[in-house]
Amino acid sequence: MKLKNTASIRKHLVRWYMKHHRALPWRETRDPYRIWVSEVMLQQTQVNTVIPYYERFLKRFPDVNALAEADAGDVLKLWEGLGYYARCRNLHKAAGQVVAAHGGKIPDERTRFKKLPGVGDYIASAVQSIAFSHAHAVVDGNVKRVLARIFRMDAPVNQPASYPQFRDIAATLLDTARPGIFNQAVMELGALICKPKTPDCGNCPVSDHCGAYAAGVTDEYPKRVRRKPVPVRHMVAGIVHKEGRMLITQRKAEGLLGGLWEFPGGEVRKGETAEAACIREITEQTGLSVGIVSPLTRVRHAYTHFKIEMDVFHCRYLAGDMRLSGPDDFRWITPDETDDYPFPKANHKFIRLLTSDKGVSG
DNA sequence: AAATCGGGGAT
DNA sequence: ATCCCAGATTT
Repeated sequence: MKLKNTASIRKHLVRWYMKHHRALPWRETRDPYRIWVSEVMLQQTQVNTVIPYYERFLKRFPDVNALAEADAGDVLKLWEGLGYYARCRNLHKAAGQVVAAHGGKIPDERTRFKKLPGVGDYIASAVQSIAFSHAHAVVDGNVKRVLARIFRMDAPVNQPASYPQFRDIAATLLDTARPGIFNQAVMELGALICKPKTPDCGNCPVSDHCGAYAAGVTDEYPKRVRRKPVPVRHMVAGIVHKEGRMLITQRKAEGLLGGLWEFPGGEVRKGETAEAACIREITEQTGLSVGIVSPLTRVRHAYTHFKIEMDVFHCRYLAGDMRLSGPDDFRWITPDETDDYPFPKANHKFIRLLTSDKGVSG
């Protein structure tokens, strides 16, 4: 790999970072545990979204031992709303492994650290470079965009086949004398200057070395392949009332929204009414006989690969004993107890309507 | 290689 | 609406 002006690019990036970087909570420490938690939370999640979660999480679980000893449900409740809940499950599991297999000390060697669940190429390099000053280059969305513009790379940033190219160029460009600062500098440039749309090239410390800028084609980089439109699914959920309480079920630990609690329901089949689907799904999953009382609302929500339109009904328990099929667990709760369980955002969109005076008795 | 996995911010 | 985000894991 032969790149031009690498020394000058490094120097200008680091100098710019020293002067212009944002003060962020995880930049006030070299504690590998805190760096690690921040990187997990920041995965596919913007800085401003993470900050309050990060502060709460570190206050509650200040070190890896505290996290390892914590109840998985308590950890998930702190993660509620942040999304990608497998990150939470993996981080908790990994903390247990650090305590059990590494004496509570986070491995300061990339290969061993990367064996932990949820630690991939990016997080391994980020933690090892920022916390331990080990010379590993990170490749995230910011890095790919910055490199694509500087070097006019035509490899689509959202194709796995492009990854080795970005990885190798990032490794070549890395400032091995201060890898943590350099990695953060490239990412910070991507976040503040080399933005996806309308990059602020007038304030860019490396515009003199940018191939896309020189050619006046920054808006053509990075290259990207379009992904297909997402389908819309028609879903239902039921608030099953019984003796002043409501039924919630816990989703299976794996898969979409794993481990979260929800008001039971499912997908409406072709040719089926929402009401019939609501009764059918609840009966299938719980064995209970229920009836529709009244419609509550319709909520819309977008996931990465599909959207949902969900009809929500007040239902009444009619008969039967609980025989769970699908969910991992269930509870009969009062309206104020919804605060004690982590729910998906789609549920929160109607939970706020469940004040104690709007329910039905029976 | 493609699909899965959330939710919010920016445009 | 669409893209994007300090990606990892499974299929």
